[in-house]
Order: sequence, then structure tokens, then C-alpha cells
Amino acid sequence: MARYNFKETESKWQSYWDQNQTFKVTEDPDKEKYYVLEMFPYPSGRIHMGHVRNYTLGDVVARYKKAQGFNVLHPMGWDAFGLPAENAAMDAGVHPGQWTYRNIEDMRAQLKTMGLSYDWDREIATCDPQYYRHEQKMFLDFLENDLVYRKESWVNWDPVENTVLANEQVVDGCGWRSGAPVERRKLNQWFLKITDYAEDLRTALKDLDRWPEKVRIMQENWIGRSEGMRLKWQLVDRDDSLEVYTTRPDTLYGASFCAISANHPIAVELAETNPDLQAFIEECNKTGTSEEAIEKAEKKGFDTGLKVKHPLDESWELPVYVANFVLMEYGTGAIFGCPSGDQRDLDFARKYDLPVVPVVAPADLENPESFTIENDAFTDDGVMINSDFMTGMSVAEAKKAIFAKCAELNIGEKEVNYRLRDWGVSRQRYWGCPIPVIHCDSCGIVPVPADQLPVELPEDVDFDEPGNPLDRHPSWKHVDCPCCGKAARRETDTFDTFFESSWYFARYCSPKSENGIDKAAADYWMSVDQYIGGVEHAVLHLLYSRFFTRALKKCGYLSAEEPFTGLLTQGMICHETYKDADGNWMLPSDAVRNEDGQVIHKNDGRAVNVGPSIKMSKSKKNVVDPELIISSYGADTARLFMLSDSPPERDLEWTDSGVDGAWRYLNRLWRLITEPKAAYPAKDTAQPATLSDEAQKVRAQVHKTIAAVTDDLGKFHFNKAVARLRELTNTLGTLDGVEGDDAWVLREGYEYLVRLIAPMTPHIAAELWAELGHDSILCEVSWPVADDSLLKEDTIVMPIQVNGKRRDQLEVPVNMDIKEIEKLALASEKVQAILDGKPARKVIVVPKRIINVVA
RNA sequence: GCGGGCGUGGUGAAAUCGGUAAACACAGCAGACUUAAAAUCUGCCGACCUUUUGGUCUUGGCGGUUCAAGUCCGCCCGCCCGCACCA
Repeated sequence: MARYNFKETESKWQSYWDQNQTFKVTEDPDKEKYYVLEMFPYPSGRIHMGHVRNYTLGDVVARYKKAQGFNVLHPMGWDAFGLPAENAAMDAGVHPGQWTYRNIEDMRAQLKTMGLSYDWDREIATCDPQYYRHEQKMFLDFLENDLVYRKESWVNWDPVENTVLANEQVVDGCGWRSGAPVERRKLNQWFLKITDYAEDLRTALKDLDRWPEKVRIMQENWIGRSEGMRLKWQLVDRDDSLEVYTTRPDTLYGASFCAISANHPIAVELAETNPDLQAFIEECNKTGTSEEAIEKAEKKGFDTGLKVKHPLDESWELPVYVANFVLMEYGTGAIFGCPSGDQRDLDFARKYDLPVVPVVAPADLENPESFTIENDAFTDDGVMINSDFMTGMSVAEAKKAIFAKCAELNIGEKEVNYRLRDWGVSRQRYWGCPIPVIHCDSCGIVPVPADQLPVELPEDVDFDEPGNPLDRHPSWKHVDCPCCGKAARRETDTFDTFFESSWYFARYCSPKSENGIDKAAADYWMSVDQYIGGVEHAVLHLLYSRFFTRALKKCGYLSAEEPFTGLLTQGMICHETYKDADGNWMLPSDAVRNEDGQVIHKNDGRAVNVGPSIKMSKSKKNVVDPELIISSYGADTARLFMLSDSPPERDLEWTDSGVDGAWRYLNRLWRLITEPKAAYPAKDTAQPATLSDEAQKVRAQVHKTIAAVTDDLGKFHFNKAVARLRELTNTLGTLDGVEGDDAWVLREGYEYLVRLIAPMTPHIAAELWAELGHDSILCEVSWPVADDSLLKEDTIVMPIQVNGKRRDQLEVPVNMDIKEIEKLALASEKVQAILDGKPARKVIVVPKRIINVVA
């Protein structure tokens, strides 16, 4: 019995597809396009199982759509800028570029063994000047179109390394390398005006109906629209007033203080003459930017001594505090505190002994006026109390009333705020796209003229000392001002790497175009019909890309508004974890089972502690190397396993036995088709005039499977499609060895089976197609269509329930009259036995489904 | 704290619209083939009662709606994810 030789077959078809450019595409106005894209990888050096799953899913979609006649764009490239390359430069002394391109070579070779249907001619690497020069041009266009501005902003500063840290480089408030406490520093940085599009990005979410609900909700929350009002509070003994933003103007009569941010202009002004306040502000600024630090920080305030007048009562004066929890970046940087209606304000009031006046009471209280607040603020809807003209109203009514009142008195107006901040794109890094501007002492900030692009990164840099190598490069940053010709300096910051990934999908449409994005090509291919990747990019990457697409449209690059009209977020790959006798994490490949079924270390035989299955990660060592799996089982087996058992959006449990199962199935398929117990008819044999009932039934199943798998693949229910195909294989297997006319059904069944499984396991399918005698190339063969006449049933089995419990079943013609079915059901012996002579109270017949007799 | 999701056999999972719960696998058990093993093939495989036939129970828990609930509603428990001083 010959085993299926996957090595030979897989490399044969991979080189065939390669040499014949099977998956090369161009715009074709006569064909409907389909753009399928998987999130491009960071070239870390080796692919991991997450990649294998991601690209398998995309490849199934691409091959399936191609078979359905679509002109399929399916490209791949490299998200090649980023910190790891600089770390490698520091640790191993290799240039980031060299390191990156070597990794790309390695990973491309690995990907090619998976048999993915990419148009490799469209491959891009974002660190290539031929890529990022267009990005620099886009930035200049953004400048012209008022989508960019510069402002001072906080960064994480490592005082030992003298360098700026990315958020992920701050661990427990300290620099990851130096371990020194991180400080906040202000730097002038570039920002993209994503907030200009906040409302559009939010409302357009409802049209992304092929996105997971979960991702849309996450984006909606991230954008964080809030409707409130801006209120003026006159400062006592001063000419100016304090502007406060609130979403609860209805609680205005419960106010007991105002609080401003440590960076509020009034706070800064007062600090000039108040050293204690100065010290307090400094303390606030020292608090790290990490979430953890913010969470743990105690709510603290500093009484400025200033007073404000209540907007609705001249005689009511309230104190003004500087508080560490008020953010300058949100609203007006100032709030009013209503302790009875907000837990944080209540805590603050208790701490500084401020009044607590309840203004909303639970609606069901008999005597709401007597409602008091103890330790918990009341934040629900209810009835207004102690609130002058609003007393007795609901919260919603009170809001309306106060809006009207404030408008009338001209002390405040409605305002919509967003949690979303503008996108800071400056990074003090070497391995990124240089920001194409020049700083001139006379002319200020001057964009690099378009004909001088790209601004390329210098090659001769060293990473021996901390800080940005661009900044200390001896010559790179020194240029003449394009305006006045005097000596000037280049910007040494580079773009956030989310910049590159915000338009790469558009570049794939015309990867070699001199214009960056060829409008005609992009108009043909965009938007991406199906985007596939990890849910970890649900907010940032996907939101930035949505914004960028709008910005590019504004600048005339694109017609599309949304980059991705369909989105599939795949689950993680999980694996059991193992610890050796000394408590160290172990690779799964080092854990083996002995005769007694115990898990031991394969080297020293000592007992291994088996832990729960969690996301594969290098730190826990619970990883399986795809290269090893592909070299020992083949790409088809790996792909099939990825698609079996679990739906794509759910986590997938990696098990050796599961991989084994996939491998065994492919071998079985191979044997059934290439070594049948009795020969089935040759290709193109005419259908026999008659078939046995059994063969007819099998034929019906073949065509039902075509319909079901087509439907499943269309809905990304790959695990169900696999189950259907296995079911069909089992059925065809029972017919193996049959002779005479019925054997014709075997050939028909195998041919369809091979065509249906082709998107999932393309190599073995291509080979079996040839084995079945075909000269055509399976990738070029169109998707099968089921024979409708075989999908219809003449008779149907209907279960009979009595009081909702299944008691019997009935085989009836499909279109039998309901009355007739009812009669037959009541005639059933089992039903009669339960009715015990009494008449049925009611009989419910659901056509083609079920009969329920109510006793 | 806020928002979202999930909970089905020993395991991964199926179950269009509320209509036969557990398809398809993995693991396990038994048998065939084999000197033996592997591979392969066949059968069994939610729990309990029953010799079989069959019956009773079963989708995290409790209640509700319905002729009928894994599916809809309410409350509770557990797990996972996202956001989190956002005024």
C-alpha cells in the first residue's frame, strides 16, 4: 500500500503554480473583482502558527472565489519597519535593514511551502524607499490639505538611556532596558487630524455589516462620543471665567467644587507665584503614563484658594481645586464636581470635607426629599430633588430644561466631545520612514519639495549609544533650506509604523506605480472585500486605516471611503503548557508520554507538570514550529487541521492527535481514489441509464454536499465544510469496490470531492485531479454546481412528538396534505398507547419538520 | 466600574426560522487482518435503569413564555475579551 508522497506532490505543484504564474492578476473590467487580504506580517524571522492559520483562511477564500469566476487579488508583503530591528542592531550589531531583509528572505521561503495563492509579483516591503517615498508625498499632501499639525505632547522619557520610549517599552513605570523610572517630557510632535473624522468614522460603522459586531463596538467605544454642555463659571475677584465641560448639567444644583487639570492655564499661572502648587503640579506630571500608574494613583487635589460663582446663583461660591485626575486633553480640562451623583467626586468631597447635596433620588421612594447619600453616589435615573426649577423632573427632562435655561442666560451651550485623540505620528526612532520636513531658523518648518523625495534613511549609522542615531548622525540632518538656501536641519523623527500599514492595501493595487497609488487600478480593486487577521488590531490599525483612506480620498488618491468592507478576526492558537521538574517552561516537543501514560521529559525522564492550554507564546514555550509540521506532514495536512474542528473566529486548540487525524484523512482520500478495490469507470464515461437505489442515494448526497460546502465556504464555516466532506468520503468509502453501473457514481463523487476540497488542500487535490485523468489544472477549473433535481426529496421522515417528547416517526411524501399527516400520526401505535383511548386535544403539523400531538 | 462575548458528552465541536440535541472528528473500548507491532478496516461510545424491546434524565443554575426552548425573556453563578480617572 503506497503512502501519499506529500513532499513530491507539494513541491511539484508549488513550482508549477510559480512557473505558470497561475495567480498573477491584472485589472479586467469584464470580470467581477474580489480582493482578499490577510494582515501582512512583521518580518520577525520565522512564521508561527498564527500566521499559518491566518494565511490558510485567506487562501481558502481566495481559491474558492477564483473558482467561482472572480478576478481575485490576493497579495502579500512585509510590515518591515519597527523596533525589533533596532533591538537586533543593538544586541547583535547587525544593521536593521540587513536584519529585516534577511528575515524577509527566510519567511518568504517558509510561506512558499504553504502553497498560498499569492500574486508574488505584487510583494512589497514597507522599509523599501520605493514604498515609503509615496508615504512621504502623502504626508506633504496631508499638510496642504490641513490634515496635519504640530503641537507639544508628552512622551515617555528614559533618563538613563536618554531616549524616548514607546508605551510597550515601559514596564511597571520603568524603562524596559534601564529599569529607571520613566519621566514625562514634552516634545514638539506631528499629529494627524483623525478627530476631524470622529463623527464620520463613528456613523459609518453601521454600514460595515460584514464586520464583527464586537469590533464595531470596540471602535465606537474608542471614538467615545459624549453629549454634554460647556458651562461658564465666573471667577471671583477676577475678570475671566472658568469653562467646564459636563454631561450631567442636570446635577448643577449638587455642585460643591470645581477642579482643573494640573496643566490647565490657570493652574500654570497660579503656580508661578505659589511654590506649593508648583510642587503639586510637578508631582502630577511625574505620575507615569501607564494605565496601571493612573489606576493606582490616589485621587488628590490642591485648593487654589480661587472661588467661582455658581452659574445659576450669583451668591453661591465654590472652591477651585487642581486635581490629579482631571485631564487637560479632554473637554475643557476643567470639571465641576457633584459628589452625590459621581463616585469619584464623592470620594474627593469626603476627603476634602466638601458638601454632599443629593439632587437625584430613586424614583420609587415615598419621600424623595429625605434621600441622603452615604458611601455610594446615586448615578441612576430618578427624580430631581433640591434643584429649584428642575425639582420633580426626570433626569432627561431636567437635562432639556437646563439646556434651555443656560441658552437663555447665555452661560453655556451644548457640546459634543469625543474620547478619540488626534493621532501622534512622530517617533524618535531610526528604523522608520523619515518625516519629510526641514527646520529652518528663518523660514520655520519647510516641507521637503516633492522632487527631492524620497528622504532616505542613511545606511551608516551606529547603535552603540542610546538615543536616535538619525539625530547624532554627522551629516544626514544638515541640509540647505529649500526656501532661503541657508543652513537648516532635517526632521530626525520618523513615522509611527501604523503609518505604513494604513495604506499598504491600496499600494497592492499598483505596487510598482510611480504615483504610489494608481487611481484607475485602485478604483478597480478597492475596497478590500475580505480582510482577515487578529482581533488585536480591532482598534488602532483598523481605525487608522479607515481614517487614512478618508484622508487619501480627500487628497485625490482614492475614490473608496472604507478600506475593508468585510472583516474576519481569527481566534488564537492555544496549546497545553509544560513545566519541567525544576519549574522551567518546556517546549511541547520535549514532553513525551511513557508506557504508564505519564508525561515525562524526553531527555531526563523526569515528571513533567502539564498546565492548561493557553495562547501559544514564546515566553511560555508552548509553541509548535510550523516548519516542523509542514516538513513532517505537509502543508495540506497543516491547512486541513487549521480549518477542521473549530470555527475561524474561535480559539483553536493545537493537538498532535488532531494533526494526525488530518494526515490520516488525506491518506485515506488518496487510497480510495488511487487504489480502489475495483476500478471505477474512466473519465467522461456516460452516465448509465439506471442506478440502484443505493447508488441514487449516494449521488443525492454528492450533490447535497456540493450545495452545503458552497454555502459553508461562503459563510466561512470551514469546520462544517470539512465535516461535510468527511461525511461524503465515508459514504463513498462504503461504495468502494462496487462494480457495474453503480461504480459510475464513485467517479462522479470523487471528482466533486476533489474539486470541493481543493481550496483547503490544494496540492493533493491538484494531484488527485490529474490521477483521475484530467489534463486541466484544478485551480483553473470552475466551482461545481449541484444538480438541483437531486437536492429535492420525494419523501421525508417526520418525527412525531407527544407533548413535546419524541415518540415515533413517519415517512411521508414531501407534499402530503396536513390533514392526511395528522391522521397518520394519530394512527401511530405508539401515539395511541400514550393517548390511552383519550382523544388528542390538538395536533400541530409543521410542514416538512415535525408533528406534535397534545394529549 | 462600564461595554461585549461565551458556558452543549472524556475532548474539539454540530444543531438555517424555536421543531428528532450531540453531525464530523479526537481520545477510549472491542473485533478483523498480522508471527507480532504499526498502518488499515468494522463495530460500540452522554448518564442512569433495563436481558433485549424500551424507558427516564441531560445543553452552567433557578424560574418564565410556548403545543414545542441549547435557541426567546428574567434573575443568579462561572470563564474570557475590550475599555477604564473621559467629567
